[in-house]
Amino acid sequence: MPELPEVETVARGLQAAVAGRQILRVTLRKTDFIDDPAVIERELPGRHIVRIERFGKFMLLQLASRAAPAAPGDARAVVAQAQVSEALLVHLGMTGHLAPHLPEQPLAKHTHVTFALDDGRELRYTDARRFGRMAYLSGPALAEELRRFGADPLDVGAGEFARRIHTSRARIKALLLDQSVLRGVGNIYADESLWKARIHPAKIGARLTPTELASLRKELRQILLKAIELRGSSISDFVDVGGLPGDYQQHHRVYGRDGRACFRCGKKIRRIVVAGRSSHFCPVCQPAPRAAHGRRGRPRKKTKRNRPPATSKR
DNA sequence: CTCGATCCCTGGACGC
DNA sequence: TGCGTCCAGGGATCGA
Repeated sequence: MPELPEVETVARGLQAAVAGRQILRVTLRKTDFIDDPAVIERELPGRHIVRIERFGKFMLLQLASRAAPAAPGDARAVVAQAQVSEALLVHLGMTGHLAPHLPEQPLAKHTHVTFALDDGRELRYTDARRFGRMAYLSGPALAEELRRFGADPLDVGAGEFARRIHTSRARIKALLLDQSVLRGVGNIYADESLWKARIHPAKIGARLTPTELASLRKELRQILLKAIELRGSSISDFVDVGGLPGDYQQHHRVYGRDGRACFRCGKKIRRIVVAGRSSHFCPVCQPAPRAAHGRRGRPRKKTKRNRPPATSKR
């Protein structure tokens, strides 16, 4: 499932493969994941793709204004005068793929969008589950959309990270997954970084100690960088632009390992539901927070010891 | 403000 | 082999 490292991998691949190309035609099939299909059909043809970069779990295909047509194929000229206030946002959801193909290659199943490029190739979007999203945005609407998202976990400073986490009563797992707090973290890297930093996923953000905050920021960043280096995790069907799977799944320490031995202490990894998501953790290395839900401001006296938070119901 | 529940969607795993 | 059922999960939304 594409999270920050996987999206970064795809964005880099696309940058190398299709930056500077012009979109000649757009073909839409299923469109229920597109904000406004008519806008895509109207605005994209004729546009040059200036640059592709990641923004959280989105890819931004920055487009040159139509008013600035460069010599065909001359990416430099396009880039030079680009205003980059127009972009195609692509979210891969769970199963999205965006990659160039030769036109004679048969259409993969669930191919919903095809962009015909000026070099004869086709940039195709496939997405079996259609949990992804595609939108063309420009000007203030683009800026407003991007403002909804929090800090990039690779860039965020210690102070801002601490402020975003420490001022919240929500559980740390929920905060890590909240794209308005940090952009780009998903279930895998949330669990992996919490394990590395020895923090229980149900711990309240405001209760993290300064040491824990510092550790979490550092470990999250290092895990994401390592995962980018290995081109992401391929646990279901993730592959990069060239069809190559990532390797980071071999480095997972807790994700998908419930019942198996903790790499640090040997205890069995557990899986609980936090913030509606399965959360994998070591009950020894990541001790449960004490009586997390303070009932009506009464002093909690007889906290047993390790009261695991309600595990889930159904 | 934060929570859980629900929906979206399909493929894969599993049980019989 | 072939069903039926459950589950995964990012994000939006709604009511508690």
